[in-house]
Amino acid sequence: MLFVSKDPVVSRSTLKRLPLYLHLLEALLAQGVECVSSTQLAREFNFNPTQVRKDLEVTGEVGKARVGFRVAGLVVRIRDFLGWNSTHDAVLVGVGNMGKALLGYKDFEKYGLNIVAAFDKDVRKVGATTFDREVLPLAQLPKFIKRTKVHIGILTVPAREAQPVVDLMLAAGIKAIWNFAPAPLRIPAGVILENARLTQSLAVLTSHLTHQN
Amino acid sequence: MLFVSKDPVVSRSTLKRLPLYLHLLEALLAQGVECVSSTQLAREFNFNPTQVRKDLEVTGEVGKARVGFRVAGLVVRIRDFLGWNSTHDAVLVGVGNMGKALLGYKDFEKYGLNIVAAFDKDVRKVGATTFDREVLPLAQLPKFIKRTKVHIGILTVPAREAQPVVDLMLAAGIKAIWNFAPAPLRIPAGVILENARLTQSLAVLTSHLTHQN
DNA sequence: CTTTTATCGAGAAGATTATATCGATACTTT
DNA sequence: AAAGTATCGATATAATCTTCTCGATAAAAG
Repeated sequence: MLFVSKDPVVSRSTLKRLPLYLHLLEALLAQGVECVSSTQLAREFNFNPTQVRKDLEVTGEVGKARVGFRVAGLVVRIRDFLGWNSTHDAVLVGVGNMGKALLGYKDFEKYGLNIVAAFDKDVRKVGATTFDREVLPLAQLPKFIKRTKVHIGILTVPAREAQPVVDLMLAAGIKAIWNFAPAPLRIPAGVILENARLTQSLAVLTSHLTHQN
Repeated sequence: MLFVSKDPVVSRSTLKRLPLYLHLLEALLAQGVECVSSTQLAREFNFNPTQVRKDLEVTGEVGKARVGFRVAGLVVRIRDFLGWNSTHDAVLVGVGNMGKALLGYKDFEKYGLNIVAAFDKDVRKVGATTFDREVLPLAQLPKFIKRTKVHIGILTVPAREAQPVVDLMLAAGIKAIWNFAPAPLRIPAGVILENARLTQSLAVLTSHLTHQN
């Protein structure tokens, strides 16, 4: 259950289900529930119990026959596995609506994400503070990344500006990019790209609506 | 290439790639490019050409050997397939940071999404206008949905309020839910649920960062 | 006009992901 | 204490998704 260099043995599908389990498990923990079985978890999400066990296996937590898994143990293990027990600093570029929404999202600290600075190329936005963070001019981005050794870049700029900003980030040493811009990005192997593009999500919705008459 | 009742023969993966192709194709169209091959498209995204052809097949557009696909044809067909050439009205509940960001997202009209009203349970938010839309009290949601026959509900409320709001929406006849709340939702079969939960996306990012030492 | 080449679509093969089966185990019930 | 049962982990099977192969075809080159 390890990542072997560039080849993650844990599938993206599993990775996306882990936070779902975690949220539920934290609620159970708060209620004082001590153990939970894969059967119960599966029922909550309409998953298959075997799938749940396979997913949880990656965390290293082992269950007991006829009893299930320790809720507290799972919570810690999942959070550890996802890296949510340590802090990940990030810079955000593009203080538009989406950028502001992310800057204002308090819960990120629960997931170890710490947006340390925001940048914008629009001089009118620079200088103002948005949710306790000063907005810096884009020109200062490379220096800032190098100085603070921040690893994550959050991209909330319009489509046409996405690639140039990414290139700045990459040159300065960013290791992972969380992309909210509706643009395909070119990034070298080794850098992690996670797209959170609304249009992809929307496509699933509208196409289903369209085709069910 | 049809949806047969509850069983979509087009995979979610394909559905999520179609908007990527579309964005690029629209750029090509603007540049006056007439034809494009699966090979070229594949190179742009680091996909496999066969996969691109399989994806495009669902739209009904057929290519020509040695030539490729008509860009203009693909653009129309993909947009048709995704339902982005018609208008889908939606209501949004939860005028927090994320809700405001979505209300302010101008590009939705390009995708046929039209947020007709916003609701919030916080009386202090009610009455104000956010991006040209008045914020209405949550109590009016059911009546509004029934009267306007809106099909899509966008959920941008805190986790604990998610399920109750969903229940209101379902009772009033909502057919599809776009969920941004970090909560697992219980919805009956037949209703479309698309999760756009930030934490799932974040999990992929932070876990990769964590496990690559 | 013939050969070469790039690309298509269809179908086969391969890889990945999800589900089913089953012996072992730990708790409950009788 | 023995029998019954729910659940585990391991392994096998099934389903899905991706990639490869190949004959057909349309344009370009010779």
